[in-house]
Amino acid sequence: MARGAATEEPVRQRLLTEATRLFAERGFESTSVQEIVAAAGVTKGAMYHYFASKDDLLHEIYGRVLRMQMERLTTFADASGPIAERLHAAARDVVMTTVDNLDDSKVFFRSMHQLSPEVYKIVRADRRRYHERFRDLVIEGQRGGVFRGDVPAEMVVDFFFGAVHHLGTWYHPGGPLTGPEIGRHFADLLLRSLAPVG
Amino acid sequence: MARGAATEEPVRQRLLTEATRLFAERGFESTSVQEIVAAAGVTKGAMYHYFASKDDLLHEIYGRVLRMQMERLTTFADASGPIAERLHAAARDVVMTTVDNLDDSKVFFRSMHQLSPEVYKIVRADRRRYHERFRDLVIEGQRGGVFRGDVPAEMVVDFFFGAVHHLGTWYHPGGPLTGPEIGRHFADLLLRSLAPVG
Amino acid sequence: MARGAATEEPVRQRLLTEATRLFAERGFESTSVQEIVAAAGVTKGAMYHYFASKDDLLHEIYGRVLRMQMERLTTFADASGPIAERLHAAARDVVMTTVDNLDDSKVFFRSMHQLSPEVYKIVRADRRRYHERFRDLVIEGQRGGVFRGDVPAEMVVDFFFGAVHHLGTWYHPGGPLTGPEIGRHFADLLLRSLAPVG
Amino acid sequence: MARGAATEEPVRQRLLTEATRLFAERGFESTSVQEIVAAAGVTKGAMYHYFASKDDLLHEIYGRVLRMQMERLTTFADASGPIAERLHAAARDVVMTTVDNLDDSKVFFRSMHQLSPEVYKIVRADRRRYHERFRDLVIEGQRGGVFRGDVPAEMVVDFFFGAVHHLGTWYHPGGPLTGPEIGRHFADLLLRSLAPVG
DNA sequence: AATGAATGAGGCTTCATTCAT
DNA sequence: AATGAATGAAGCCTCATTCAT
Repeated sequence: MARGAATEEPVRQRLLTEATRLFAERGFESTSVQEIVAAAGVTKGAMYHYFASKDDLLHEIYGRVLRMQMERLTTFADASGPIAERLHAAARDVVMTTVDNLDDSKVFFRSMHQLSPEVYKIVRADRRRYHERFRDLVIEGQRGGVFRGDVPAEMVVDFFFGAVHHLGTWYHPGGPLTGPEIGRHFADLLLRSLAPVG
Repeated sequence: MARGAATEEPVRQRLLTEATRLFAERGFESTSVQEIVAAAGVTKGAMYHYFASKDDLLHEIYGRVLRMQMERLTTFADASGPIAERLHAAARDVVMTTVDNLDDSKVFFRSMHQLSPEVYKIVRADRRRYHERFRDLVIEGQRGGVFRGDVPAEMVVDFFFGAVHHLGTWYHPGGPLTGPEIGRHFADLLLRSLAPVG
Repeated sequence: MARGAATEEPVRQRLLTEATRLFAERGFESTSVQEIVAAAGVTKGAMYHYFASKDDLLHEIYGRVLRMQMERLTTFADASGPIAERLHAAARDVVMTTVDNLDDSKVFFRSMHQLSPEVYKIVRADRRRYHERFRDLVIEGQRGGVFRGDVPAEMVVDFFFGAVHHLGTWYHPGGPLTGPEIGRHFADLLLRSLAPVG
Repeated sequence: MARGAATEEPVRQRLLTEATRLFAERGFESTSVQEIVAAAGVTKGAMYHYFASKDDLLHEIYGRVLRMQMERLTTFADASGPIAERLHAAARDVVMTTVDNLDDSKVFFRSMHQLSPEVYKIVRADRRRYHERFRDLVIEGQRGGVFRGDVPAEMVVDFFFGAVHHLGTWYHPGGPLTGPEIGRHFADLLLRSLAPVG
């Protein structure tokens, strides 16, 4: 007997997708387990079969996002070519990826402090490694004299990612700018602000 | 006549202060009314005498922050002097003010979406007016040829305020940089990224 | 200095009137003291100056109604004339009075069981005396052979007053029947059902 | 397999029974959910598993009563036999049923106005249909010349059901009259008051 | 005669989670 | 792999009443 395609999609995946959407829409605390399972078309029992708790669901979402972002950054950072080009490409990519997965991004920055202390620590550590890899690109450029050296690299990264994280607040598909456009602009702004003094 | 200072402070003010601190620390949804009134040393009944609801408390916090920020921005924007200096001063000030009132800032960006739809609309509108005033400074500079014109002013503002809002995530008093230092750096980064070509 | 007429009306009276209206509209338990004082245009302190409690307010309403009904019944019952005429007149009058003071009637039968046990007892006793006076009219007619004797007088009174109390449920001013019309019909129905067997 | 009968009865049914008893005893507003679940021997969570709200509980009680009464009325009204006999039987039956389920009746007329506006409307509509079926019997008799025609049928029904609804106020099992006796008397009173002149 | 801030108890409801099946 | 009844703790809010002024 052939089953419907919708039902075919693994339950676990459906739960993650719907949870992400709902957490992005109304926040972790304001989303009930009941709403999640209803949206995924299963019962609570099913959810607790795949996930240890509501917290665990959030943890899994974080894991997925972190793995993907780190992978992409590594690809761009480890490529060949001038440092300015590599940083530009990496910056542009993280913006486009964020725009393409806006729900993930919203959940990430709105609900991070709802994680349990232990999980929170793990996520922070993963996130720090990501930031450090990005910062190293800035430092590389500063050492090579391609970027100005009178600004703390760490702070520049926080500055830039603040702008990236905030995309979820104002970007809407169908707005005046597309993801790639914003990506190019953001990368331009970053690179220009790092340009050495004339 | 004069009694203990802590007890002297009006109940309403004490409630606002403690609520801000707690919302910043653990989020709006994860803070119970019971915790707020306990921290303020009053009973629930007292809180509901001054505020219509937990939501209303949050709304009042927003009102206070918005009024203060708009006031300061207006002062810097309407001052005399070259546009680049005025924008630099305004940018520097908003960073310093944010750092000095980090709890306000944390609450603002973490809990905004927990407001009721009606109140949310009002706050968004207030916030938009603030952004527009800031954006007008950028446009003024672009028209005058002081800033490069090939980047959307609106987006630049979103870029910059993303960085500002994100301060609550990584800034800690006693860290390597002081508020004024970060303020100068952020303003520098903004101005440089707007510097005209060649 | 001439004060407004509305303000001129005694506070106590205004409180009773508004309380009656609100209790009739939404019931005793669902009406808050705050709503009553707001409707009367005074503050809680004023209410507690005139009445010992919310219960006391209800008690006063009952007292007023009971006194008036007993007075009117006595007038009709003690008049001269044939018993059938006196009962008819009394029955007609209680219907018209009920219709004219529908709020009083609604409060009476909807909120009686919200009185404190002690007050409840007093009201029941008063009410019983009223019923007994009415019942005595029926008995008088039965003894005189004017009314059929094969039906318990007590029950006839309960039967009739059930119909009267229920007026608040269906009667609306401006409906197909006026108060006097309903009064005549109800009295007719009562008298006919008591007519001796042909 | 068979355990204690009390525990055996389904939770949902037990909740309805106890709620009916308590609402009849002290009114809807004065009965707390805590009291209901305690009487039924379950927890609040269990109640909210079966009923959406305290209001919903009341609504279900109304539904049960309305369905039963309509069913019985239809049986008597649609039977064969002279109209006078059918009306007498229906009137007698509603009295006996009311006496047998006095709690239902008390709840019905004391707490109806505590329903939410939407549910209230539904219940009123159901109730109206019941009244109309009863009224049609009166009209049938009037058209056939068996009942006097100079009295509005609608009002007669309101008159009679006022008396029926009021039973909960004065009837007590073990009193001087039994349910069937009151049923016969009430039906007699109704039929006599409708007897044609001469 | 009247105010209004403050109390404290209690009300309805929501929710993550468990467990027998 | 999945159900769904049931739990129990906690959450937000309402309210009659008091009291210093």
